[in-house]
Amino acid sequence: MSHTVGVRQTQKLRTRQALLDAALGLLEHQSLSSLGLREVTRAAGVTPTAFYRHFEDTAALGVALVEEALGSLHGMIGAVLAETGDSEERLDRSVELIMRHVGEQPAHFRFIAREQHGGVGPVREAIAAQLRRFAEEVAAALAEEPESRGWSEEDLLMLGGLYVDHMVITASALLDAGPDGEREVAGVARRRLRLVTLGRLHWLDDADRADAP
Amino acid sequence: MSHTVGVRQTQKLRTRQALLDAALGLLEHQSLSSLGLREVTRAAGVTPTAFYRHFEDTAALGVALVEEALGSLHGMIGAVLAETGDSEERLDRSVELIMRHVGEQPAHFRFIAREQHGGVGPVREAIAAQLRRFAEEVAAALAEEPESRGWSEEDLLMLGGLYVDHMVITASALLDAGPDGEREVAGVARRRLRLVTLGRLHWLDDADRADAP
DNA sequence: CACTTGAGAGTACGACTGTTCACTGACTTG
DNA sequence: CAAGTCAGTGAACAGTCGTACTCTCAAGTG
Repeated sequence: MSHTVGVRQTQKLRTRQALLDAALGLLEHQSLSSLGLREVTRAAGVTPTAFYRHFEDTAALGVALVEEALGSLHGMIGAVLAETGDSEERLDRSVELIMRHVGEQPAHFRFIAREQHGGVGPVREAIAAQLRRFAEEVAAALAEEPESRGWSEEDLLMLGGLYVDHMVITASALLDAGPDGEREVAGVARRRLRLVTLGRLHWLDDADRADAP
Repeated sequence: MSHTVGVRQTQKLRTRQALLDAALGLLEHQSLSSLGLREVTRAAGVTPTAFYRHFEDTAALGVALVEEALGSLHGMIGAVLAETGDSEERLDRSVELIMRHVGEQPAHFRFIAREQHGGVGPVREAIAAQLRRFAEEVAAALAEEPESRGWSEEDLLMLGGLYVDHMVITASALLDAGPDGEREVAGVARRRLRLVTLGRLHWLDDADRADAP
């Protein structure tokens, strides 16, 4: 009860992280469903059997990678949206935020984009759950703004999801474009966001049509 | 020169199609980079060596599947957009068009969504090329409309890409939702499209900011 | 201090992979 | 009708895979 962490558990976590890092590196050029257990352990410098001490499956490892990639991003978008400034400034800040994160951890974002619709069920579900949380957070942040007066909760969630989907698309496009095409992709992303924001401002101009199915 | 097709080549095409069909079936629950050559031939009812008579790689088979899935869709979107009717009607028609195609050939769309960012380079590039063509076609169709007066070609392409990306997202969401959640997904897709269209109508309201990088 | 725990090593297993080679036999061609 | 083409067969190759064992020996425990 008194020990800080324990030398033993520290080493175990170190190996676990080595497995995660090795897997992330290998996943840059292939997808999770083709990632071999032995392949990961070879790259991590441990024996295949050691893998089982940390993960049951490569699928379980994938779920852990989802947590590592997206877990620390929560609250960040809400914080950016909560900052003051005109809508054009906030729009630029949002795109810059994505560019910075993608630039700092490209492998994580590539993994998310690749496995969002990939062949491993549990991983797909883990990513979907995280993105849904993001959409809810964005919707909550948007609800605080005066522009959202009169919006239904359902429509706010729709808009939040729209923003989140575009962040994923933008991140993926940035990775595909490489350093050279970054500026162009960022420009398109900004204009897309501006167009969506314009639509948002005129969403309640006419109440001409009911949405009940 | 006189023969219609030749019994021999007919049979060859039949086997080729059997390989494509078998692969598409297997790809419903895994991704292309983990698809084995033997696995495909086993499902198609031929020997592994016969595979090489039709494709060099499983990657080449993937590229052929992209062509099969998207090749026949060109021109369709432009046709829908070219029809008359108010914007709300056309919006409904677009969503219905997606729903119908996804319902008819779910495996094809699942494959496209999965491999769009998948681990096989040539297939990714083939899909990207096809989607770029779609975006250009949509942009060309939009350019014909009076609402596009004053739009730059660059902005039209941005908007076309936005619509195409949302079609892919909607198709993927429909597949994930299953028959039960179809109505809800379609409703969200319609509202998203409506919001984008609203933004489009107010895009040129103020010329307040230059886009030069 | 003796005793337990558990992360990782080492070995071995059967199953499966992509690719090669020589082959058959139905179709095509001159 | 004879000669040639070629889609598909069947056997064999060297690898890789996931998993089940036993074993070791440093860290934690009372």
